[in-house]
Amino acid sequence: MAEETVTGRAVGPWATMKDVAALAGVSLKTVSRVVNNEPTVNEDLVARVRLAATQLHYQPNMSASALRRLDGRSSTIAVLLEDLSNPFSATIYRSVEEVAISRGVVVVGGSFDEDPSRELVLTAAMSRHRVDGFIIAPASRDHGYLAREQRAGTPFVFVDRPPVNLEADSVLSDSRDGVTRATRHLLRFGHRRISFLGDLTTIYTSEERVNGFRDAMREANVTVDPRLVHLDLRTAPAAERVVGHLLDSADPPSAIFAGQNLVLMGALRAIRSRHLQHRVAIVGFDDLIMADLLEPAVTVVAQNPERIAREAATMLFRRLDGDTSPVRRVVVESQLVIRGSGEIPAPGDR
Amino acid sequence: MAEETVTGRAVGPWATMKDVAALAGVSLKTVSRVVNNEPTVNEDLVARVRLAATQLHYQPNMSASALRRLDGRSSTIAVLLEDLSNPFSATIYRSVEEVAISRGVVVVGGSFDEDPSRELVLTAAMSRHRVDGFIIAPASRDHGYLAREQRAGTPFVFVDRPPVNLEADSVLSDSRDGVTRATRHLLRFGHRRISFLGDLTTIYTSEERVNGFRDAMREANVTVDPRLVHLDLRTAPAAERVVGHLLDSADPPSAIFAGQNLVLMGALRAIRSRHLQHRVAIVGFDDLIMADLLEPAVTVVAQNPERIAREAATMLFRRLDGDTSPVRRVVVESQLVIRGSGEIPAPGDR
DNA sequence: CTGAAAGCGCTTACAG
DNA sequence: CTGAAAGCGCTTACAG
Repeated sequence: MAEETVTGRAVGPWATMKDVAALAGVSLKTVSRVVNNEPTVNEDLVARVRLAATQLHYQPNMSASALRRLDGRSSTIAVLLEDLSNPFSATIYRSVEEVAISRGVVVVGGSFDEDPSRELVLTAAMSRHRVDGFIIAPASRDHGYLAREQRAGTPFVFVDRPPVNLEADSVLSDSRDGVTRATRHLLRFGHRRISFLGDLTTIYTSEERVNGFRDAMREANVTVDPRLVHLDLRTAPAAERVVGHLLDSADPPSAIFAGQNLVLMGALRAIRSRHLQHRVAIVGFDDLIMADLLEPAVTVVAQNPERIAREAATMLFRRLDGDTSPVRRVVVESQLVIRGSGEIPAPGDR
Repeated sequence: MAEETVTGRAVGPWATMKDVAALAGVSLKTVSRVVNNEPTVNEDLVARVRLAATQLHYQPNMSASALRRLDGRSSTIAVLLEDLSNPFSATIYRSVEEVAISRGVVVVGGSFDEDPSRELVLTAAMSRHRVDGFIIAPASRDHGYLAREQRAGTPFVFVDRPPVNLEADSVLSDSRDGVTRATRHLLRFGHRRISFLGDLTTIYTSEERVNGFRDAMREANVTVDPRLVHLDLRTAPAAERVVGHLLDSADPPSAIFAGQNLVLMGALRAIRSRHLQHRVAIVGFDDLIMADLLEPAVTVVAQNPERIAREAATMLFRRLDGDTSPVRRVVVESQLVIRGSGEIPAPGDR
């Protein structure tokens, strides 16, 4: 056993190939062949080695084998997202895990919290661990610094946000179109004073969502009142405050588009505390787990995180399997889920 | 650079210590000293090595250093939970990540989905990766198989569920007490026909929750009608069906305790579709993100996943730092959050 | 303070 | 089909 070696190191009872070889009465190389299921080994020896391995509870040391192996693969991938405790990131992580586990690959996760310096720290840490590939929703807006590692053979698949200054695969939602369709929906119910509430403008998807809103308004020849557009909203309380002011103002919006989950929740609270839930229309981006239980139920533009993750994981593993075809950009459709809150007509149309 | 070595292997431009040493004109050992911040190196050499490392974008290979180092530490821990896409697991993962990142440790995650065989597969995979420690919410009910690895020096901290046939640290919610307090709360509002809906009886916490319910009923000398107790409910639709039957029956419950998140959602749907939300009291276990926005808002027994995770991570790292004190079992208090749905009085008391 | 040699657990490359 | 030697990138143990 390892703890009896000459160096006297006390790493505990991890049996090594050497230990298994000694017990089975074969060479270390034969153990290696059996462990790696090489077909050329005599079946008697295979049986003896397997027995010895079982008796010693042998578990191969993957880092050691990765170190020596030509491909250097660690059977580890990194999934780095905005915040693994939020439902969107968590669902992506879990869905990637599902694809990874079926290939015996383990997933190490990380959250950027929209902090580009944390992105640098975490990607560097993953590099030191020599992960085989990355699925990443970056916080920064310049990803050129990853080019070296990419050239070294580590594939990157971007999710939710496109790569900038880097040629890499990506899987994105059709945020802009989704918001355009939702805004048209509100316009169809007679709304003209529509308020748009958005997340940090530094985030690619936030930008896309405001743009989608502006697209639909322009298309309908409705002027956007700048007082109704509020960006860089990150928390529910912040959104609640802003929406409260809007609703209490002389010329309030008749409809609201909430560009993000927490913002939607804050807006709903402001509306509810004023008992306006049946008078002011609201549509949110990203589905909420209990949206159907509210009164009225909440209409949303739902993304498809499971599908985004599955596409991304499939692309990543295809690259790891040697696919060298040109970079792809996959767009996953978002869907307007009509539930009631978005179908309240404008005052003039009632 | 690595790709120019004699073996001709094409692992890409990962610079090695040898490369840095050559560029800096020092020995490999000196590079090792600088990389590991050993204080005994001449400052001129330090500067030269750092410059060379920067020029080559050198990133140390952690698996290689772990392989040789006496402690064998990989700077990786495993966080294995029920399902990383559910809010409880996701919050635990994220909070552990926070503690880990501050120590330069990377977190690999996994979901068991209540499948004991998946637990075996994932823990074995983590062993092959030689993770330094485990934070685990097991699916199985016998953890003796982990004893060997534990003796090898890998610490285990159990969360949400206690270790069985294994001496290990654990951090648990006071589920049983929490449910007892919530049931007393319903009893205080005059309820006698209280329905209990629970998750898989194989899960430790599910068992605790029913027990907590029975404790409170016994204490109040109220006989539990077995027709009102439904266990092994896993999904919202299943719970919706069961609660529908109960509400439509001749002698329906006046109050419901939902022992789990999805079950709570199903129960709420059944109640709402019958317009009984202001007549039938309901309390759930685990907080819901929008519980305050429902009508009436939902009273719950809230756990504290952030605190559970922080305690667990702190204990794990303390063990990794050499703490050999006796095994500890930490209990984190759950809290009854009163919002309205649990304060609807029984018919006789109205 | 600096470095040459040995070795961590494994796979490669080669010989028999 | 089987094995002895070399080496992956690094740290240890030792010498100067």
